[in-house]
Amino acid sequence: MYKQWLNIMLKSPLFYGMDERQLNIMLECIKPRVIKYNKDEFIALAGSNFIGIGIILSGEAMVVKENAAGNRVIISLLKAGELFGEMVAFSGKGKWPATVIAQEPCTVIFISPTAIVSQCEKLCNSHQLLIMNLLKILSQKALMLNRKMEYLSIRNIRGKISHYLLEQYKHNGKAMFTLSLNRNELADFLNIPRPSLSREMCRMRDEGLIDFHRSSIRINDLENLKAQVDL
Amino acid sequence: MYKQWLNIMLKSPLFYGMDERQLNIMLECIKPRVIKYNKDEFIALAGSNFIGIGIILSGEAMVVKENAAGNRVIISLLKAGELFGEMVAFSGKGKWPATVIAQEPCTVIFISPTAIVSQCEKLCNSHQLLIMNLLKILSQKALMLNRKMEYLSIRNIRGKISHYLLEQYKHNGKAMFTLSLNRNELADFLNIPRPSLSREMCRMRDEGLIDFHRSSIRINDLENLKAQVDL
DNA sequence: GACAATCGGTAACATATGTTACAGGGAGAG
DNA sequence: CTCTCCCTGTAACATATGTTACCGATTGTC
Repeated sequence: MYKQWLNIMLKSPLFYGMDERQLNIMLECIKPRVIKYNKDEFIALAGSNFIGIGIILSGEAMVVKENAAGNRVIISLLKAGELFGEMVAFSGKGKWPATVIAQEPCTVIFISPTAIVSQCEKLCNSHQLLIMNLLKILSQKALMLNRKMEYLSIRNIRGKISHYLLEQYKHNGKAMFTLSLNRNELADFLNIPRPSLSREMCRMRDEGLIDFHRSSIRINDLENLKAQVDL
Repeated sequence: MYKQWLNIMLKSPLFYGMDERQLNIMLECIKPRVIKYNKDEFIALAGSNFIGIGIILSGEAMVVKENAAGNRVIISLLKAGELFGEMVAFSGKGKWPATVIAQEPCTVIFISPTAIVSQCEKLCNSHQLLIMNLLKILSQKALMLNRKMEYLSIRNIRGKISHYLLEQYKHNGKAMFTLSLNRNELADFLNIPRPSLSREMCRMRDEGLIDFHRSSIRINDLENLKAQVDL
């Protein structure tokens, strides 16, 4: 039943570090459900009962959420091997927080949270690995959200730019480096309009803080640049 | 050794659902370290080696973080019973992401992450509960961050207010309800200055969207209010 | 009741930011 | 080369928001 999907599952971070044999034993132990969906079918419906952490085995699905205004907003796209529902699984809420819709025919495997934490009778030690992986996935998600928050909670544009450049500087270790995002992408990431980004960067150049041409950047006045970040 | 702290630990969400006896067995099993600190001592230093999830047993501590500019920013205050380091414990990073400083003499217990996931020999079933609790804590943290992000990524003040009111409305089910935050707190939560909040709320009242007096609110024009949220 | 402390509303002003439209310059295609 | 297209920078303008300061209302305390 699970055989044909083993390779895809092994690529999921949930089963990271396992080999085929271990995964097989594991699956025998927790007996997850595999369900097929047609295009445009609901894989999960926001507000309805949560049935387990999902992994897309084949096909592609879209995660959408209704905001307070009732508009559907696309949260992300899920491809084969990707995970959903991991945040809500252990939160104590029993409902899906968002809707997942099949973009094409999909196969999805659902793993019930209780199966993950309960001692399996055979005491497979992959079980322990599974829990470790899950903890790691959740931790990293939280840390990632934390980093995004840092940018969003800086109120002024100059602060955001400075924060970003300093982070890149730390990462590269040199005063001169190349941005991996173009202006459009950077503006999106910082959640500001592109012309505002350009304008502010030029002002910063005029003031001697930085120098740039296209995507190559040099930090001229490190100390002053740091002073621009002020939450 | 742990006896005098049992009551405080039982209040921690990490040990939620356990009784004194269970906790005791648990502690014998994972043997956490208890360390005392003087006022102003570092309990954890950002960048240094992570030693375990911490619980404040007595005293009060401050979590601070250096932002890109090198300024120290207060993240939160920790009181007795509260937890820190739970996000980084299983993330794969081995370093503290922030600094924790004792504000007064403190006692802290550190629980090593490996002790949590490893099968204890005595197979205590509180162990399973501990893991469940940890998963719950991390999930809720991620969901909370997610919710905050929703607010922060709305660009205009009116959108933030509308989003918040609609969320409260959903929660209460009635068009008229009471806010649990005062203006100052609400402004902080939405990351805007208080006078700007007041001003915008009054404009919304003038336009007939809402009515309010102090902390009691009535939604007059639900449809229009929804139209105000636009990400 | 008198007082202080806190909270919320208001106004006036400065300024940062959003918006729109356009122009120059590099890069790739033919 | 020459012609596009796309990425940037630039400008002008409207407007949302930040800032500061003050005032009245409410609440709690003595």
